[in-house]
Amino acid sequence: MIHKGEYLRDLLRGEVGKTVHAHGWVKTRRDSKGISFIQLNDGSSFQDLQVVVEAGSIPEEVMKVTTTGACVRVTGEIVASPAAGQPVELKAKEIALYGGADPATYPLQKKGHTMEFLRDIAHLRTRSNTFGAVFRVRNALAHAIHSSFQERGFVYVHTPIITASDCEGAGAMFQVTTLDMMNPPRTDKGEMDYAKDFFGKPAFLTVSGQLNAEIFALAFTNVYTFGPTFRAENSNTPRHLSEFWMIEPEMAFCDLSGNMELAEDFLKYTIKSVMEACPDDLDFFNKRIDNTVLETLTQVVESRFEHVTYTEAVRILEKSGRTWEFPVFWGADLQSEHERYLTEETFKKPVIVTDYPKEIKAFYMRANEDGKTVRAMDVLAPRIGEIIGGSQREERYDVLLDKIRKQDLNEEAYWWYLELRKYGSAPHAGFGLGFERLMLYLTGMKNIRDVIPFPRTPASADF
RNA sequence: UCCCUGCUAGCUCAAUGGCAGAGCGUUCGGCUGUUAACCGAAAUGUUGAUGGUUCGAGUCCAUCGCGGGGAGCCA
Repeated sequence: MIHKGEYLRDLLRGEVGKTVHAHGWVKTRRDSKGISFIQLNDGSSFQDLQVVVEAGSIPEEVMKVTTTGACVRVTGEIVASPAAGQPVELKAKEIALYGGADPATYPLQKKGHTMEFLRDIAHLRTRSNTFGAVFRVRNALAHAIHSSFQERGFVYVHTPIITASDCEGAGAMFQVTTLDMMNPPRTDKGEMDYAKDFFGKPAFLTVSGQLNAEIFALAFTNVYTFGPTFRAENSNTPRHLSEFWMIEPEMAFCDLSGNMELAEDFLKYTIKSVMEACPDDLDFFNKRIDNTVLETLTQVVESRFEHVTYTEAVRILEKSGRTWEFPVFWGADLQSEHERYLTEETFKKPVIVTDYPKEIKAFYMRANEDGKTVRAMDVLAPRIGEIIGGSQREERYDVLLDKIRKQDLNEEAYWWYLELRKYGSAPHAGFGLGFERLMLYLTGMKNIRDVIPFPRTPASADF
């Protein structure tokens, strides 16, 4: 096992003259007359360790199998590099092969791969520059999310992945069953007899942990979830996954403005953390993927988010003089083209839109005094659109019950959600943030399938 | 799900309906320190699948499959 101090990241900072063992995968190799250069990487940093092999120092038969893609252990001395490009390099004394890689069939070369091709070799793309950077950033971001909440005293709550509560209402669900689909048990009426199913009733993969998180917020004050969620929507876009990770904080004694404050602080904190933890990786994204990434991130960290009510947003769009594919009028939901206009052209930074018409938002959102709008907020970001959706929750029992009845929802299914308002209710608020959406923002990557290790999308669940 | 678009060598892409091509990678050779190294040579093809039109189809038509962009749904 590799210990702290032995990763290539550490060897690159190590002292000259020290004899070390370097373990990793050969990224590329360049040969000259009397000397070979091997770029070795173990995933611990963007920077490769350059291994220098002087002619004759390593047996011919070993050099023959030390090719692109091979996994090796190199023993040698850390020396100051005489050439530009790296401060130190490893002068090889011995190379041991763990696993070879036939260069004739090894699919990764050092230039010119498309993301689509790399996605087809998800078992090897992890060794490429791009995906090394992506998944180091993903790790750093996950870490930053936890420390952001932990530092504020939030309690991490594990909401269920399988749910039978049938009231999450955030989109189409994947059903979970152990019934024999070829020959399911039937009731007298000929319907599926879910009493005989594993949980005794229909069960699904969760689409949101929010309702469960509210239970915890009304006992632990400030909580958050961070886990996988599932949507069985037939969405085929670069921004949607069937399985994705969501961050959902929920705060008691919090209103919409507290919610907005947390959303902004949270985004700034996590972005800043990743910028500090992964400077080399972000430099790479800025250089090769999207040359506006660093500028945008810096701007987000330093600027105040724009706040605008839905009503004001509609007015801005109406006055823009644009012709919209989807008409703008008070009461219509904002479309992609409208969101983009607000973030990319009007304000050129993240925008928080609040107080939407109640008709286009969920039943649990807190009604405003005007009788027309609810305390909802969407955080819109340039290039990727909606990144956060949240609201202050309706904490008044009678108002919530009334809404459930008016929207024709199954009152019984919400019995515990209603009881939270019956016993010790409190104003509370929260939001949901798509982890991979934030990854897109941080990396400048264009397709959400390329910021999750193993993407699941309609008709695709490989690896 | 809808609209547009693509599918040719391992990869990225060319090819008026008329001989299947290049760059990169690979292999071999050269080069005294390279950084997506450089120079020379060679090998590499069921043109996504199935039908159809045609003297002749990579090219035109139909259906299907897979990918990409946009939209809807949303995070």
